[in-house]
Amino acid sequence: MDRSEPSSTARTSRRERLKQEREKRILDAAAMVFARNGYHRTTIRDIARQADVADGTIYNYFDSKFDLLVALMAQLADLDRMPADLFAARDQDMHDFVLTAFAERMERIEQGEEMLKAILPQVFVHEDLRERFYQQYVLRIATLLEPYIQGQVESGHVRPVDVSLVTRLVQGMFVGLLVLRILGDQPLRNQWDEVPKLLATLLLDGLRGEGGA
Amino acid sequence: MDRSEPSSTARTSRRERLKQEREKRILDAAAMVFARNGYHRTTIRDIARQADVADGTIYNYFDSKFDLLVALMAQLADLDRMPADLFAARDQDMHDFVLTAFAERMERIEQGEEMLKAILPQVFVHEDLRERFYQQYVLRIATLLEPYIQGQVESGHVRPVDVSLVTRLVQGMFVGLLVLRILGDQPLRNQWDEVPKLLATLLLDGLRGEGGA
Amino acid sequence: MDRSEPSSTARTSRRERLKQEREKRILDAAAMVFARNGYHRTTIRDIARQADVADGTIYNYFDSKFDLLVALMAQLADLDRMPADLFAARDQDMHDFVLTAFAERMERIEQGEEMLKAILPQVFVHEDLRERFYQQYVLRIATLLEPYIQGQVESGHVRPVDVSLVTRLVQGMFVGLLVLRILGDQPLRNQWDEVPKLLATLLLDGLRGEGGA
Amino acid sequence: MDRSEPSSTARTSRRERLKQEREKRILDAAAMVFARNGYHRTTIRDIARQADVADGTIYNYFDSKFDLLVALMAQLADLDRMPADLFAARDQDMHDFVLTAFAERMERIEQGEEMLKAILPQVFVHEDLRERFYQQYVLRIATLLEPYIQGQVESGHVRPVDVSLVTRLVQGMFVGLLVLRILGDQPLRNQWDEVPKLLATLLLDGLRGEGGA
DNA sequence: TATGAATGAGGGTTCATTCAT
DNA sequence: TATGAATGAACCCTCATTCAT
Repeated sequence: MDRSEPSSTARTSRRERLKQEREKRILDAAAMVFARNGYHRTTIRDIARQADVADGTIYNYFDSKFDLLVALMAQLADLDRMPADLFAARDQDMHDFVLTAFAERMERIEQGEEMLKAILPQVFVHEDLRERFYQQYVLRIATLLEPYIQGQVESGHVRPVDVSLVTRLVQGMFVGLLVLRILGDQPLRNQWDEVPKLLATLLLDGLRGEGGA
Repeated sequence: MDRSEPSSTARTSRRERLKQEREKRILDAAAMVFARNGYHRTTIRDIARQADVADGTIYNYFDSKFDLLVALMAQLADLDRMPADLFAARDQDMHDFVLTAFAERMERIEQGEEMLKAILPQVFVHEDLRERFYQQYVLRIATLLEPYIQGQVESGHVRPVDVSLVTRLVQGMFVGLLVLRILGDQPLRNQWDEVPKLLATLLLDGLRGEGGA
Repeated sequence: MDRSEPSSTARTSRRERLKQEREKRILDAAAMVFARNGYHRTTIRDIARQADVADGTIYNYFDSKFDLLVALMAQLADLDRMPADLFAARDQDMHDFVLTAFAERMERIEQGEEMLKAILPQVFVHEDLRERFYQQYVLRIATLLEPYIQGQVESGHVRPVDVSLVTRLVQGMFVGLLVLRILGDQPLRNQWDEVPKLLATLLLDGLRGEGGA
Repeated sequence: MDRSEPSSTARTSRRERLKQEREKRILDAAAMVFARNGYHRTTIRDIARQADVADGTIYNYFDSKFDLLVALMAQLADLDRMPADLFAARDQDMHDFVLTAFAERMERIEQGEEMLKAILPQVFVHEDLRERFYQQYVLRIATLLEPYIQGQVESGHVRPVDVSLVTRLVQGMFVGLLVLRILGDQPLRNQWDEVPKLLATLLLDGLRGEGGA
């Protein structure tokens, strides 16, 4: 489609594209080296080398080293947008929906692992990042999940639990699994794909056998 | 022979005590400022001022700034030792035991929050710390929990689940709750004490009402 | 292809030249302040100020303060390369050759005095430097001198002395004169140019008058 | 002999002796570690450990770290006092006297090697030490040697050379041999005892065989 | 007098950022 | 716009010296 555009526009857009590509290259490089060595042990030069640009060039795209983190977080937010079809599935059977939602979540975590590893340590330390992360990673799904569970409670499919707290626990679970992954827990990593099913079972039906205690 | 030299012994022990107090003061100061500002944004001078000692004094007690982190982690490990009476409670009713264990766990997290906040960001970044943290914070309880659940499975009180994975999930849950706490989640913080009960319920009986499926 | 881009080449080479000049300026500054105040009493800031650059700039050219010493030693080695025409003179009359060689040596010492003063104290202290200095300053001339004297012994122009030891003594003499110079011996400094002749006389003919004892 | 002294005096003198012993122990320790690691790389603690005293104790005997160097130099001066019997030998045959004097000199160097190694690097760097060393190590013998050679010139046993300069050269030779020794020259070290004879021969009779030119 | 912990000034080095080319 | 050298503030750590015990 670009082919049909006038040359001047094309040239501009090519430049534009080059710029965006370069920006992405820098950001990817930052994610990689941050994830590998941590934010503080990473120098601008490390990133520049990895992105194959000069040190100074990075400052044509990002205001500061910290700004790279913020940009990574934004990129993560993009990746992390809850897909529309999940909304649509809300009316399915509860178990199916929960399973789908969990599986989707686990996959996101897996995909974003590197970025998360790059960002997370700084999240604990930096007020601004912490707030963003909390809003985006914790609250976003909470606001989806909470009304859903609330509805299930009201319709009697679920015990009359403290919905807000349950939501926190589910959130916490995913955060915890992410952390365990980053910490290198091998068993978890190996069985990552089986987690959603087990999780759904536990959440909905508990550990005790159907016959119950 | 020391008995005949009470003064010398006394003097020695007073010095010894002074030294230990000072070491503790430094460590506490480190925990506080690390937790407040993060490891890298904390200078040795910050710690020294907080502990009300000279910069150099810190190096009479710790080899390096990093060594302070390691010492904090060791202190956390001490705090975190699983109490003997918990072992004793294993033969109780499952729900009671789980509840007790979870409550104990939550309390530990609460107590150690500052230290954890000081340590955690570096845990992600530093190989050595990561390993220690994983061994001590993740595996330690797993090795307690896993055989317990295994036993319950074998005795038929619990579904035939993947015990190792369930253990991971429980672990992950606590780690996640810790992280949420550190991230400043207010609802969770407010209802912290109610978490164990809810958690036990969910884990054992699931969300679905007893009428269930 | 470069031929068509004179400006680029020129620009590159100008930069290159600037860099080399700056490196030399730093090295000269280091030699000066090391010589004046000694290695340890000299700070990087002293050198930077003397070279009129920022502290950090020095580290764009040298890895460490110690590396400056090593570079100085290398520069000394360059200065100290035995000139080819001296080799050519080996077939002259022995007295003439020795005189020429000594004179050349004395001049080198004079030229390199500042660098030697900067380096020497550390040579005694630092294994690596000691080895380099020994190889370059002691052995280099020994390997030139020794076969020469050996030849003279064999041809009967010289007594059957222990050639290796004589070489050492001659070496030691130059080192000693250097040290005396550095120590500030004024009489020696004043008559520096007359040393080669006297030295040649002593070495070849001894103190005793021609009639001998 | 102390045995016959009254107890009070004896006690005092015992204390005195203890003090002197301790001072000597400290000084020896300083010489050893300075020689091994250099002045700057040696810490007061190193010396204290080697002397088996506490850090602070050293300051009861010496004003400063630098003062230890000065004391070492004084000790060297003691060792280095030209023995009276050498004076007596001045009327011997010239060759015998020179040989004796040289041998005595070489032995002094050998004995004082460690102290010299400890002191020398700082001599180049520190004005005060340099002056002391020059006076004591260079001029002292010069003032002995110079009139002697002068006398030999006047009595016709020696060519009409520049006596002052010859003296310097002889001085320089010993300094140079010391430096070569410290630099670790093995051949020289192995044949150290043969140096005086060779040196005397060279100085008096030159390299050329008796048949001469 | 001996001890050894406390002190804090000092210095080598790093690295985010700037800017001339 | 890209480059990469220059900058200099910042910081960890050392260690000579002091001093309370």
